[in-house]
This record gives sequence, structure tokens and C-alpha cells, in this order.
Amino acid sequence: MGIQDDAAEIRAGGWRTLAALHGLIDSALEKALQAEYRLSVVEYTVLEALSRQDGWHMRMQQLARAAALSSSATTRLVSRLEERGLLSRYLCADDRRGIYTELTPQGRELLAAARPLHDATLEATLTEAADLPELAPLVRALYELEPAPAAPAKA
Amino acid sequence: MGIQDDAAEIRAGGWRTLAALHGLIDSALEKALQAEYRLSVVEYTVLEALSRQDGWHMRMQQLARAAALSSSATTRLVSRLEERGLLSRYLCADDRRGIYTELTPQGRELLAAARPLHDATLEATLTEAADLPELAPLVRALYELEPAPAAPAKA
DNA sequence: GAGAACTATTTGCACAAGCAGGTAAGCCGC
DNA sequence: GCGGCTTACCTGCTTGTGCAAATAGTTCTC
Repeated sequence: MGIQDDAAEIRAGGWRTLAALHGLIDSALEKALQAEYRLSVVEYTVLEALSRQDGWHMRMQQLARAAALSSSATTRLVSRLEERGLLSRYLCADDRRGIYTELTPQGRELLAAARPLHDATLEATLTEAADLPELAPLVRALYELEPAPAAPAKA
Repeated sequence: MGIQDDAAEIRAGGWRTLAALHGLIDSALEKALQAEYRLSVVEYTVLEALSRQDGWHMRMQQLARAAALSSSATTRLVSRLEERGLLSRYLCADDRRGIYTELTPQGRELLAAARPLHDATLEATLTEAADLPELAPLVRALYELEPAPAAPAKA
């Protein structure tokens, strides 16, 4: 034992830290969004992902990947949101197996309403995490990630 | 809009990256551990947490915090593991409300068997993630976290 | 252009999670 | 040492998830 075990231990520790921070943020967001807008984190994520495709549509599978969900979960998630009138499904003429989803005005509206709470909760949680010695380094690292290929500049 | 929105966008991007990496690792571990040892990631985490308290016990609530689970989920999780003979519950004389859990030899054994797969899967997934442009920076950051207060030296 | 092979989505089923409510045990003031 | 409050854990119920199988549509081969 030695070098290999050390590397494994570093990875394991990193993973524990990652999981801990993820759990903290996830549950904070879940509570906040659920309480105010009856939205789960995944649901918010899906709406948000759709809004980035503004004017566009997304296939179920793209959505599944974006939300890190199985396709069956995606089907039901989309159904829930559709029932609430937040998005709409429609077949695309191109490939009639494919189903596209699109935000409705209501969906866009709810997302706009929820975003500030989402951001505020995220900020609060990160700040809180920055005070915990075992999470602080990761929080710092998050802020220093590549400027994020956010909205790919329309260069 | 401007500075504030930028900060929010950075946080949101960081969160998306964090969530993506977490999801990737989590599902890889889940599949591997489930297939080989019929263990979920949370179950493994609990066994692992217990093993760190070697010779010791943990109360349900400590366990709940360690696994980022609700107490009801913890009850059932512990029940599952107990039924499989991997850990044992016992009342502690101190505070008869409290219930302590301890790894059984079988539990220790299964954990020892599963750990290499866990570590290997973790390594493979991190390596894979390091090839994705959007995840690579975070993976690098993980490796550079504080040397981790691993096993707090018995100083 | 008919059939095999593949892909996209949906549905049946089993399971694990959270919340709310229940019970047992400790703690406190009197 | 008896009520009242709190804490620690367990149980009923509802919901979301993944896997596997079913269905509908596309593509490729001959």
C-alpha cells in the first residue's frame, strides 16, 4: 500500500466533499422551490434547460440527458408539467417518433418568477457552505471555474 | 442588470457543473455497486461511514446526517442492512431512546470486498469526466482540494 | 417495396424517499 | 414523583425513479 491507496483516498475524499455540497444545495433548493412554486429541482432544471433553447424545442432524450434522468422519468416529468400547462408537447414532422417540448407562456412566466428565489437560495447556501471547513475549498473552486461557456457568445 | 446577474450566472453555471459531475459519478457507482454487490450508493456510504468509526457505533441521526437522508429513510435503510446481516442495532444503556448501529463482521467483509470496485469506478468516471470540456476544470479542482482531513490523526 | 434491425417514447411494476403522525424515553419545574 | 415539553425512532401514505417490456416510426438491405 502507499501511493495507490493515497490516490484512492484523495478521490474518495473529493467525492465525499462533492456529494456533501451537492446534497446541501439540492435540499435547500428543493425546499425553497417546492414551498414557493410547487416545483422540484429537476422540474426547475427542465424548465430552465428549455428556456435556454429559447424559441426552440427539445426532444425528450435531450431533456433526459439535461436533467440526468431516465427516459421513463422524463416522460412522467414532462407529463406533470404539461398537465400544469407549463410546457407543451408536439410531434415534429421531421421524425414522427420524436416528440418536442416547448415552454408555454405560463411556463416562461413561472420560471421567471422562480429564478430569483433559485438564485438567492443558491447564493445563501454557497455562502453557508463556505463557512464549513470541509466544504469551503470546493466552494472556492466552484467560483473559479472557467468563466463558463454560459450563453455561447453570439460572436 | 450587470454585475449582480453575472454573479448569479456564475453560481448557476457552477451548480450545473457540480450537479452534472455528481450525477455522472453517482450513477456510475450505483450501477457498479448494484450489479456486483447489490448495494446502493447510499448503502455503501453508510457502511463506509460506520467503518470509519471502527469499534464504535453511530446513532441513527448521525447516520442520517452522514448519508444526507431523512430519519425515516435512515430507519428503513438500516433495517435493510440489518436484515442482510451487515450491521446490527442495539440500544445503548446511556440513553434508551438512542439506537446504535455497528458493522457486523459480514458487513466489514462486504465493505472490504466492495471498496476496490468503488474506487476503481470512481477513478474511471473521474478520468472520463476529465475529457469533457465542461467538467474537466471541476475534476481538476477536486484533485487539488485540501489534502482532506481524512482520518483525523489520533494526535 | 417487404422485412429485419434500430430508435424514440410510453407503460407496468417494484422500490426507496419524504412528510406527517405515532409511541417510547428522557428532562424539567413544581 | 407527576404533568408538560422535547427528542429519537418507527410506520402509513403518497410520490418519483429505474428497469424491462410494449408500441410506433424510421432506415437499411435485398
